[in-house]
Amino acid sequence: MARGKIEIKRIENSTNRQVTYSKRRNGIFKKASELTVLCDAKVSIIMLSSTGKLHEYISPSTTTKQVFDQYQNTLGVDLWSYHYERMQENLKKLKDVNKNLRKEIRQRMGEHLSDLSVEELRDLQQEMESSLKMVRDRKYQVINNQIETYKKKVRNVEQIHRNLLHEFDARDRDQHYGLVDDGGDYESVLGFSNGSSPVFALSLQPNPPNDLHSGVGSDLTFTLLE
Amino acid sequence: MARGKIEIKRIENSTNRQVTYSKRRNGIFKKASELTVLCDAKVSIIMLSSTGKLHEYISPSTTTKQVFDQYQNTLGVDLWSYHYERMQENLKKLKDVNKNLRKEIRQRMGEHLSDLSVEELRDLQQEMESSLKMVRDRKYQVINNQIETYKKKVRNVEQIHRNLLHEFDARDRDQHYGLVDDGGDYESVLGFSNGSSPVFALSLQPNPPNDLHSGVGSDLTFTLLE
DNA sequence: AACTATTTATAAGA
DNA sequence: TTCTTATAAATAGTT
Repeated sequence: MARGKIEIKRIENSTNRQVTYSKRRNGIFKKASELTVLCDAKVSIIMLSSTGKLHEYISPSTTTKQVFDQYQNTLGVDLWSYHYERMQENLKKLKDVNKNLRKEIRQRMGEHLSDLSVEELRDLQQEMESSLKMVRDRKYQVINNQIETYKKKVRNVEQIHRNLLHEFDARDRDQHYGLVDDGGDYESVLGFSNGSSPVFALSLQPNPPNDLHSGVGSDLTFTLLE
Repeated sequence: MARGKIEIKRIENSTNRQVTYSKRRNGIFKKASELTVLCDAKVSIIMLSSTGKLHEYISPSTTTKQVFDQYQNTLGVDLWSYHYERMQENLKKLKDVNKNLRKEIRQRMGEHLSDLSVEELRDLQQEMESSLKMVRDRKYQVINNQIETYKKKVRNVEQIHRNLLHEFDARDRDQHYGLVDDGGDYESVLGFSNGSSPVFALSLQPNPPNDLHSGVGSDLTFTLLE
């Protein structure tokens, strides 16, 4: 448009293209700002250059989001309906799954049985009996594991106790020769962190110390005390 | 920019403003299309006039949505984050709920029991026993209902049978006086839609007709035949 | 980035 | 709205 007319087609020289892009971009933005003022309009321009750069013009009285919301309202389109619909579908599927899970669990909790036939009830009952057996078996397995662990600990303590009695007898005999100790060694042999427990109270206590008993329920206690 | 310079400020005359808007809008759109071709760029222009009308330019090689997605990616903003985030939250909640439901249901099916303590196993077992009892009770209730219904039907058929025998005897006596019937009345009295069943085969059949037996499982059959 | 010859856009009028 | 046209503004090619 100066120093010679140009054809409107892609400028092959990259540098020229860049320069022209920059000049004309400014020209358009200037025109847009003039239009904004002269005509009390709102203009949003987004430009993406061939080099991937982004330039934007937006009228001072508004924001890009506002213009875009207006655009969507006016044209009655929702440009994010793709995202939106996919998420909606996802939600619906999850809700269905949720509903079915709730139904199944309710039936397994003995509710909502009224629409089940005798065959379905019989199948459900059999499944639940087999599941119940698994739970019961697992419970006994856990209990047995804990009993075994406990027995080992008891045997261990009994062994320590015998050793102590043995040592005590030995010291008792030594005492006749004038040897006396402050008792600190007893605790270290037992390995108790609670140094205040009298060593020989162990065999007299009706209940084992707490740390040996943790994780075992009251129904187990009776078994353990036999 | 012709016939006199103008000041860049709002055009107070409404008609002039409209005309100028129209002219300059076309000018800008033309410039935009030239830029698109010359510089291989992508341009999106949205204009909102003071009268609320919307005009749009978009480079032929793209769409408004594409430009806008690019805009959001480049600037790192998400202008629909409001919708989006609310849906994301919703999805997450549902997924969590589903996860918990699945876990619970698996435990009730005798799986994934390894991280339950003895107390939890005991509670689960008790719950399942009570639920199982409800299922069992419900099953027997349904069975009993069906037995009652069946017994009523049987009593009904027996009554009809007795009536027929009675009537038959009466007719048998009548026959000595020359009265004969084609037997069609028997079927209508019984109310069977299947007219091919011989009326007197009823009391001899080991199994009841199918329509009286539907919905009752094989474990019920034995009870019914007692 | 600045210059400027020339093209293009457009304000005002019809 | 569109056409016309004098003139302002934009800008292609050059420095």
